[in-house]
Amino acid sequence: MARATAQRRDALRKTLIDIAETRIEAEGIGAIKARPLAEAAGCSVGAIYTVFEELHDIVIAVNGRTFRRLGAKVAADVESQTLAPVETLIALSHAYLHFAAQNPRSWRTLFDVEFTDDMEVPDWYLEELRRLFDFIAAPLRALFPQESDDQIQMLTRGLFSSVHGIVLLGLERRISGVPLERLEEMISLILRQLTKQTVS
Amino acid sequence: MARATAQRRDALRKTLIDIAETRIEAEGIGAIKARPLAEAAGCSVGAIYTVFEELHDIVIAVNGRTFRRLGAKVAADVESQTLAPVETLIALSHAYLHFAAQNPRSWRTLFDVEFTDDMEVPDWYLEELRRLFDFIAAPLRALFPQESDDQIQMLTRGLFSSVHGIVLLGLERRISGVPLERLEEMISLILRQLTKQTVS
DNA sequence: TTAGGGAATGAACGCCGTTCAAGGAGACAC
DNA sequence: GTGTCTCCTTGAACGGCGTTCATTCCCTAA
Repeated sequence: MARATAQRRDALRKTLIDIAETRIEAEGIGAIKARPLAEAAGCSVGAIYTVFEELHDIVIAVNGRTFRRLGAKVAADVESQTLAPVETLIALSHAYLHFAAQNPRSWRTLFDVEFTDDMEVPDWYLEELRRLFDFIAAPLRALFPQESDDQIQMLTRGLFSSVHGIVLLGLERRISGVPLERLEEMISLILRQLTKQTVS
Repeated sequence: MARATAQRRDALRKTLIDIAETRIEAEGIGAIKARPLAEAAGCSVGAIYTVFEELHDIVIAVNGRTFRRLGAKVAADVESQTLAPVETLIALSHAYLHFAAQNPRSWRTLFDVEFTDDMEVPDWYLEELRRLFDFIAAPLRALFPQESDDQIQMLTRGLFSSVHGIVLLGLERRISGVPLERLEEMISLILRQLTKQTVS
């Protein structure tokens, strides 16, 4: 019986995450409400709290899925071809841009959960982030073999943050309406400039 | 009488924005609640809705102030000294970083209001953004006199977005705890690299 | 003094996340 | 079959939210 209960709970958990995933992409994080979610899942409101501590944890679970999808997409786009280091970096960034553009609400939700001081960052987040960083660090090491690990790490994070910033402000149209192709160009321009070898 | 009423409304408006500004910096956007705000301002809940359409508009008004403070700070830091173009860009970015670090919650709130399709972006936002862009474009034009205006604009926006991304992810510690000095270094590193002249 | 009218009020409304007393379902003994 | 014990599920209820609007208040002018 204990077994049956656990299975039922797991099934409910999955159902709820499935529904939340669909709704987040369709309407954004604001669409995650206890009562509609319960109705869609065919359970009571209280049942939600038997498989999640807070409603918010469902969003975090969806974010886990989104982040993994992002990692897989980036990996697929880059590993499918062998490119020069700079082109690899550009391909990585374009993959990131396209994922964000194709899953705007899910992607936005990734950054809607604040990491406060008391709660520790989830493991899946750190792991997936490391995976993304590794994708970036490899071409950088090939480009700058003379630089220290520390410097490479700094460049990796700086580069990731830069591309993230371009995608973020670009897609939110905070910088006036820049079409997707222009964002691609912008990323390419910045990355080529960032990876130039000789000193001014 | 009509005059007296208008004055009272303006005073209330200012009081509410003052209180909201303090609370946003102290506790974040979540601290903006109708009832506590009314009590602090010494007015009724209903009175808020005589000077603002929605509660959210108070946050937008505070954002206007924050954005202007940011512009003033950046201008002050850069205009106080004459620097080489690259150093100007670095100084601009460091001013941006420091403003964000010193006013983390107000700065965060700046980006918590979504710009949806139907509502148009406020004028003060576009104007202040243009001001920031002009600060960046000038040194870029000095550095790359041969580039077209279009290219300079692209670089300007790309560069702004990049620095914004570094500040954002750095301060939110999404990228593990990077201290402020390391963020300064990261920005300098990225900007020097971004402004190198010769081609790889 | 009082009648009229625009402005301020705060109880009330509908919605939210979350809880927990109450009821239900299943296992076992007799 | 029936009673009992245990564990699980349920949804009404709670406190708090933004927002509204019937009511009250107050000032002006006759």
